[in-house]
Amino acid sequence: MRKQSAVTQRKIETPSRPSKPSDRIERSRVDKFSARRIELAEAALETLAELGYARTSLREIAQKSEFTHGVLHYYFSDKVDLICCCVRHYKSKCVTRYDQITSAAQSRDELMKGFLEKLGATVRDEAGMHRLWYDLRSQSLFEGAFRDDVAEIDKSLEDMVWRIASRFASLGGRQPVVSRGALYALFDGLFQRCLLRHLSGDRTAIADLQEEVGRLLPTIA
Amino acid sequence: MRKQSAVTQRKIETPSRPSKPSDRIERSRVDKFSARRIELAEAALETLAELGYARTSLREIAQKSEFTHGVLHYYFSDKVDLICCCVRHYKSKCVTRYDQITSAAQSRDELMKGFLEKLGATVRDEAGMHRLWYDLRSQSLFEGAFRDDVAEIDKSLEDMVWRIASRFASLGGRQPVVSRGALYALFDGLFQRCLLRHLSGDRTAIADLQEEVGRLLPTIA
DNA sequence: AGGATTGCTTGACAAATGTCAAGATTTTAG
DNA sequence: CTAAAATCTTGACATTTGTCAAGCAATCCT
Repeated sequence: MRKQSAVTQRKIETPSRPSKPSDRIERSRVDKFSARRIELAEAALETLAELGYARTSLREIAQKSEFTHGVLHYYFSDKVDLICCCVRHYKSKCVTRYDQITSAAQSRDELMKGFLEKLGATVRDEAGMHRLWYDLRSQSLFEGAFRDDVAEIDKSLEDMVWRIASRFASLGGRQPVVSRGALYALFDGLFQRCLLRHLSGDRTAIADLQEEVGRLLPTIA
Repeated sequence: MRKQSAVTQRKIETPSRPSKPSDRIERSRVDKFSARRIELAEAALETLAELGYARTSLREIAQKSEFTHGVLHYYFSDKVDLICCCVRHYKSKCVTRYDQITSAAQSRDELMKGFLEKLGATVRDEAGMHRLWYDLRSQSLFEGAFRDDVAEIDKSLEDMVWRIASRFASLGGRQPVVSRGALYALFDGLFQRCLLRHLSGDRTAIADLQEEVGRLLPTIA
């Protein structure tokens, strides 16, 4: 009979601190385990970005990875566990996207230019991932299991937007004139709309977004 | 053998003008047909609002209606057709929500008060329908079949928000200081965030939204 | 090297799903 | 009233889905 306890428990809890002074063997095993979890989560993200939550099955995910479908239940307790892992992993790749531009820019114009460029590139090159984000956020309205992670990501994104705007403001010796929440709502709404138009084949969607943001940001920050 | 042609064709095309001077018999038959379509679409909307797009099956929908699952294929060519019908029907119930308040109000205060009240009531009483809207809008990022209808609804909502804001502005002898698109993005983003918080059990979500809007609207319009 | 642990594959299972056709039932028309 | 048309039910179908267990393969440990 297969030994279940150790593995199964690892599946359920998020791999946290090994902490015991005993050895780094356990540690490296845990690392390997969670490394593969992430690898599988990445394959899952790819599939989700392509098909959306509703149409993504475990077998499709496995096919995008180099493994077979059974392995998913070795690394994840169930589908929700997997998706949660995806959501968490997605976050880390996403919230620092504009940080370099923000901290490097030395003038309002420079920041604006870099931001708009990156913004456009994001829509163009990562439309799949972003439609997935909106999909998963909507799922969290129904599936409580996703809510905490989604709320945390939302918060991180809000912070990200705030960093950009307050940097932009401070480069002009000012402060943003709206709240963090309102600012994020505004940008998120504009971005979402642009994404929909872009995916619908609207070639001017990105330029329109850039123009709108270019007009809006100076009046706000 | 069952006669297919007439019925099947009616299924596919949206019931439009009977127009022929021949009789209103055909007309009343078409009306009856599309009336039942709407009846079924309403049952579907109820189910969708409860479970979300990903978890809603035709059999569940039928169970919420007074019919059995087979009937859905009598009135709809397939699942996508049904959902599209739902989306279209949803629209008509949704975009005039604030019109009475908007046109009745005689002062900025009155409009603001009525709007905030209705806004709160919408989140409180119709959270299910609205999470469905966000779900379906996200689906349209993947499923092209929904895109046109979703875009149209989005436009209608933008108009709705614009009507409110420009009325509010004109009651103060002004004009809104942001574009229609930005205004809608802002409100949509705030609403969406509020909805998520509200459904997560956050008791202050609605009040916070009302406060934020109460602060924001006068600076914009 | 050899036994044990871990990692992965294979195949199976029951449940659920979209779809459809045959027929029962109801409504309509002449 | 009766035949035909419209409406609805029932049961079936082929897939797909999440889940899991048994076993093969690779790795580790002593």
